[in-house]
Amino acid sequence: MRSTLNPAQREAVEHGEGPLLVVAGAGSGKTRVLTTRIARLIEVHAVPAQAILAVTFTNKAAGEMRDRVGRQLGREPAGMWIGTFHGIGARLLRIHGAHVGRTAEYTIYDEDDSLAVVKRLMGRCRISVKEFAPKAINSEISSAKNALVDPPEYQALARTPLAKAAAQIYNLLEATLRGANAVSFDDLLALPVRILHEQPIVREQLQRRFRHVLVDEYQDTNRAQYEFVRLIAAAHGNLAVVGDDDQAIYGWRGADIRNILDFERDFPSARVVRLEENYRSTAPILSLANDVIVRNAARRGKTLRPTRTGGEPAVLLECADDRDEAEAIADAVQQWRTSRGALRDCAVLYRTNAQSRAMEEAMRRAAIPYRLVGAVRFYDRREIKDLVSWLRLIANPADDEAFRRAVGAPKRGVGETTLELLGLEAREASIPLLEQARRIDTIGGIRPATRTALLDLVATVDRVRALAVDASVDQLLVQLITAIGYDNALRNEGPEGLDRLDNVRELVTSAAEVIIDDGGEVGLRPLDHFLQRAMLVTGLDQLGPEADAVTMMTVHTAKGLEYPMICVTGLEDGLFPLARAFDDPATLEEERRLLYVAITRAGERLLISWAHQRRRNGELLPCTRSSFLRGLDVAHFEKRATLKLRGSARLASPNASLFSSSGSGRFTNEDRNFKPRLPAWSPRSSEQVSSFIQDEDASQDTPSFVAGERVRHAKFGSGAIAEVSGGGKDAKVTVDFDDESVGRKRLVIAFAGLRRDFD
DNA sequence: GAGCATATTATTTTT
DNA sequence: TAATATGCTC
Repeated sequence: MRSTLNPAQREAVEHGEGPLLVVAGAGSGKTRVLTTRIARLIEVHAVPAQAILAVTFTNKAAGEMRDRVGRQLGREPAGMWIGTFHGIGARLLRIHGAHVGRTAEYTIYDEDDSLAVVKRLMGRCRISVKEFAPKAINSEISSAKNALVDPPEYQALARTPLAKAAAQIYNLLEATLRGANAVSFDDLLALPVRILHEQPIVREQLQRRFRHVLVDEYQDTNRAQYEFVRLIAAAHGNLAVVGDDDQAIYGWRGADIRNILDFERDFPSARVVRLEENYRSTAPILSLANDVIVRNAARRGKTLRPTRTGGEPAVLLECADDRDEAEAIADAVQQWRTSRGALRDCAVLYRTNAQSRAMEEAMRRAAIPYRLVGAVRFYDRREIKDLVSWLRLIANPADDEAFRRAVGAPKRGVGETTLELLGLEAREASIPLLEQARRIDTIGGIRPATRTALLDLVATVDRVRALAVDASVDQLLVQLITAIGYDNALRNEGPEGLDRLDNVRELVTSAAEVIIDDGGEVGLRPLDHFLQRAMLVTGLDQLGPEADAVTMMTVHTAKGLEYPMICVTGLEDGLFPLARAFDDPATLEEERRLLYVAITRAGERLLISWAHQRRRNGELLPCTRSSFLRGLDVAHFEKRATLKLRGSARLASPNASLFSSSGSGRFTNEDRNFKPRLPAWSPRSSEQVSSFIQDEDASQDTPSFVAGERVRHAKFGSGAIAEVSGGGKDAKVTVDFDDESVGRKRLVIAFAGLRRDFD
């Protein structure tokens, strides 16, 4: 890492008070600018750490930033608030939730919970789920919240039948959430903004406290996030935002690219600094990226300048079908491994998660360890959701969605009919389901066994809740699991149940490692901290650098990351860009930015692939090359075709390396003198498949930490690995931390967020 | 009330 | 294709 800043970086770092916009191109060192700026504020300008509020897009980015600031400072920036908008919103709600009818013990409804409520409310309003998809209604409401439109206003604006239906549900949903002392995901942004708007005392208090606000990925902020930042920074104007309009890829989630395009209009005294020097990618890769993005109209306009010299051209790979594509990429990765080294330096990116399957199979066949990011979160597994629901109910007895799930985990003879009855009575009495269950005897027509089961549940919640005041979450979990017999229920499910039991063990272990966050403004129970984290972690946050494995993820997930070798797959019209983007130029530009993001992740080697046929929705569809690849300067890439597409080895020798610069197998004049025959898709012979089958555990998340290695933990600091145990998702390490007050700790790799310590 | 078989229908991206 | 929804049986 360079030790000095370039002039533009220095300008951004040394800018004193007042609004600052850093337009930071991909790979231009923006994280460095942010962390150095924070460290400098603290060190040079004597700004107390607790006066700093820094917002990032992911928890992972937040953790890294805190780490780096700490390293530059030589100490923890104690009291500094750093996190995602959602995380920070959640924290503010713990403190100030009373203004919107929530207590400090409120729980967070995930997407499934919200959807379930919407469905139930639709039933109650006699709105047909056939006519309006609950998902559509839910997403209407979600958009409204992100745009800070409240139910009355939404109702007034509703024109379409869908919007009118949604308006009705929106209104009821708010009451339901409040009654459950719960908030939806979007509320984590919308409610804090409402409080800031309506409560001058709170607003002024926060303005006084956070004298410097810094925002990363500003181009992806939506209305609520914009307003949040604006309200806090309004008093002093010490707002530093960093972003890149060319990397705005969250329009579908309500992000408004105008936030960054109009920054100077919103903050007329703003200083604007542009970082256009790229330290990540070689010149050919950067040129290709520029070729792509220059075709967009809605942009500030900038051209990244390479600082790296040399570099090989990118490869544009033409494949027969998705399977062929996956195998070719596995080959390319293999080749990288033999010629250059680490698998952890490679990433495969795709537009949609559905594409991961073919890639996984190919990697498995080629015995290449891989790591899939984002597809299935740990907390989304059935057994984990079951137990988390119990914990939610224990934390917040009004959490009706948690009650509904807990009541069937494990099965205890309480079904739809009973719940229906219970729900009806509870609504009548305006009490939570759990309270209604406590008074089950006031309801007739329920079987004795069901009564007992419900009262049993209530007793368990009461008992564990009493412990929750000061017990650690793992203790609570152990108590709970025994009380409800969850372990035995899983054991009775057979082999799959035993796997699930392993996950439960992992949950318990990870619960033992909950660290109470700093700040200390609210005396929260460990349980509340644990649940908040559980609801807000993403797949990306669980990604550690542990394994020497190829990383596979969507382009969205890859935002902010970099890899020496990147494969971007599925460059076909209808997939990348997605079909629906063709209707709307703005959406199409967003898709193009997405490709730009993908390309600019690459440091040294870039492979872009497309296939003539692809299985989608169970159907084999013919595909054509993405229009995004049209008009690119041929000097910046080379065209290749897979063996399968070439059929016989007529055009190139079979052993021609994908990346050899000898030019064999290179096509300069595509499509004209090259007419691929479309080979019928043929499955591999079964013997070929079976010979590649490998241990499943070895395929994902294989820890490559070894004893003796130095690692870094966000809270415990640096240490040395004493022992590695377990495999796959259960892999654990024992670490001797340098800090003697911390000492030896056993950590689950998937949760610990360990980083290799390079210092 | 729960489990199983069949039918249906959807796929964009994520805090 | 695969996940989910519905309907049917015990």
